Amino acid sequence: MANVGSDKPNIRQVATIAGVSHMTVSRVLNDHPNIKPDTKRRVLEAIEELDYRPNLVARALATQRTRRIGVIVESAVAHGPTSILRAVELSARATGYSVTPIALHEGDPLSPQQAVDNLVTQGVDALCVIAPRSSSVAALRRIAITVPMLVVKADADPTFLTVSIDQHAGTTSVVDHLVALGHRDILHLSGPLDWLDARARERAFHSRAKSWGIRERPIVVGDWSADFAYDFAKGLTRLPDYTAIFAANDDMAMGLIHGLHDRGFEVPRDLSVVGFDDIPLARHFIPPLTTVRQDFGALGVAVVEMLRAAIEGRDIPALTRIPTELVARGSSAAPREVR
Amino acid sequence: MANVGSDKPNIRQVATIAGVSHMTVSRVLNDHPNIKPDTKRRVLEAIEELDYRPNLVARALATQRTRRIGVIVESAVAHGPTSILRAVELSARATGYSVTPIALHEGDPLSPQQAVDNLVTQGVDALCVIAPRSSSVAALRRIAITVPMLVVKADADPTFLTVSIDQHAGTTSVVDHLVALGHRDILHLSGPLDWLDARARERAFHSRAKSWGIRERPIVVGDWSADFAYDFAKGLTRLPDYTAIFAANDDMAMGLIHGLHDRGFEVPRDLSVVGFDDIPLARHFIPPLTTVRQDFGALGVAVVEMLRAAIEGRDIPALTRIPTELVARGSSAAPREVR
DNA sequence: CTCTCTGTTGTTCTCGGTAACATTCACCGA
DNA sequence: TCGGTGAATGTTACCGAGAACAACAGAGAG
Repeated sequence: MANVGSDKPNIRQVATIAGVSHMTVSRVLNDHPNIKPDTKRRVLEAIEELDYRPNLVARALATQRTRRIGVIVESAVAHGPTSILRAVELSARATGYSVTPIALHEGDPLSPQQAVDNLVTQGVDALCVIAPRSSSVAALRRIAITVPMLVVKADADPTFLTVSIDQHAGTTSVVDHLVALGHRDILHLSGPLDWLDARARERAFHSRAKSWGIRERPIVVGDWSADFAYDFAKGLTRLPDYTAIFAANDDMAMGLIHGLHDRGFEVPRDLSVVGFDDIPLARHFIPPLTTVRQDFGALGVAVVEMLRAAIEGRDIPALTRIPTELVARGSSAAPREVR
Repeated sequence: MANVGSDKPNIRQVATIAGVSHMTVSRVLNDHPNIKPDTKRRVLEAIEELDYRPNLVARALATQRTRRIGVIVESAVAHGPTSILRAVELSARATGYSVTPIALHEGDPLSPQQAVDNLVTQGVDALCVIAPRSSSVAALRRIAITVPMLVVKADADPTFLTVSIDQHAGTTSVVDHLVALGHRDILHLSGPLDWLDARARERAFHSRAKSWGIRERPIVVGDWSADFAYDFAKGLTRLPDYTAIFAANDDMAMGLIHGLHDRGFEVPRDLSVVGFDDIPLARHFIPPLTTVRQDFGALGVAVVEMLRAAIEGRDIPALTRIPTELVARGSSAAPREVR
């Protein structure tokens, strides 16, 4: 703190005070071996005296490493992507990295390619794409990229590094839960099928439904929004054949419950509803929502770990699959009659 | 795209190809006047041919400007802060800046000072603090800072730049709305009073309640969470004196509605409930929630504008106050009896 | 006693831009 | 005709670090 008022000190000023060359200071900063303890002490004292901080921009230029990870978030409104971004930021910071996010909005002027470009030009060491659409992934697959790129998606991919939430297991647990309650006819209200997550949940739903031998019925494709789900439910003219609805996210589940309520149907008496995400409000829906919890924290850690391995040239860990957990609450119950 | 496979081109390679000095290329890149059109054309062709992008890290080192804004977000879970961060990122990007966020978590190892330190060391040109506690602001006030710092808070502040959501007007509109419906006894369920936003809403509530001459009653201090509000409502032993509750955010409003419901009270018949934030789900609560909408997009624009002015040494615009809008929905109605 | 070897430190160059100043040349008025 | 002026461009230094290589001392080996 002896330096108040003057310009930011640089490594050579530290060197002068410590009576060494700037390289010795650099070595101390980077924990090189073969520094005499006494020299190191003098350097550290000089650093202290000047309240010196290394200039990370200069270091980045010299090392060609910024220690920054670019994160592209599609659909940054939703709970999932937001939580993942936060988790990635947290775990990046814990390992000395920082994060530069770009949120792609609906009808954004920015294409995924431009977002990548933007971040690469800024010199990020690696890229992470959260909650992508398949069209984006296809676009990304085509662009030659000079930094490691990780996509958070359900399946492994030869083109990218991947970390995934186990959508399949999560969805399976939903179907199993409903079947165990006695449901034999379930409607799936999916997200837009261009979204990888929506597609993964839809596939897993069909596959599990089939293996239980329950009726195949067309899904309804939503848009992730509660509004859509509300309109759908409100538009029902009579109590449907199916006895349960599996919504691909909690927002739509909430819209469903609201729409069914306004239509005069009661959840779960007339119809069970299950969501996906376990947003903090899920347990305060009326009735509280049965849903699937995802461990975003673990996902953030896995993302950063994998990217660091790629950046630093270490062995890249195998595909990590983050587990999910079904949280059964009041919105699901036995069907009105067991057929 | 002629450059696939080789190393990234730099400004001198472009210069060689264009047959000029690297400074001429630099001038073209930065739109300097006094470049012969023909020269400019040749340079641009060379840039095209090599698919050259300026190295922003090197530029940052030379200019001492990173064109990055550090954003510190307290309580990154909530809808408001998250939306603000996104809005700031969007509007920063639109003007050639990027954003480095740091989310402070509950019981975070990182103090506000350390977060500032972290970002300043990374060389951000400016800092923005979102949704702070008063303790954080006090801490920030004490640290000498070398870059412009903006705090998103209700009141102007001599120490920082400020942009604010008009908490006062928002809260006033809530009280007026309830009074207009006939309510004369309103409970305020506030956020933790260490939070500036909570404090601002609480103050505005009291002030407006007083000016209407309605009964002064102690507030209940919550923690922003639906869980807390649920427990509070569930714990009511009988229908209270007050006829309406103004919750300081939508999450708590939702918890209230849920808790009242479980307690056997009906909203708005027995009690009106109003929130603050207008989260996307608010209109799908049962009943749909009366709440206050805030224009986060405008806030993001104002934040970036003000910070850019500060960074680039232009005149700093006056305190911007972002307007709010009451959205009346089904959770508020006339009280059970007008006393 | 000299020759490695190794631990320790210093010198110089580089990263890829921009700033500051220098140079060249054409054109203009005295 | 000559000096001044300004447009157009070049040369060199610099931002603040790290890499590569050089230098030098003392220890142990032959």
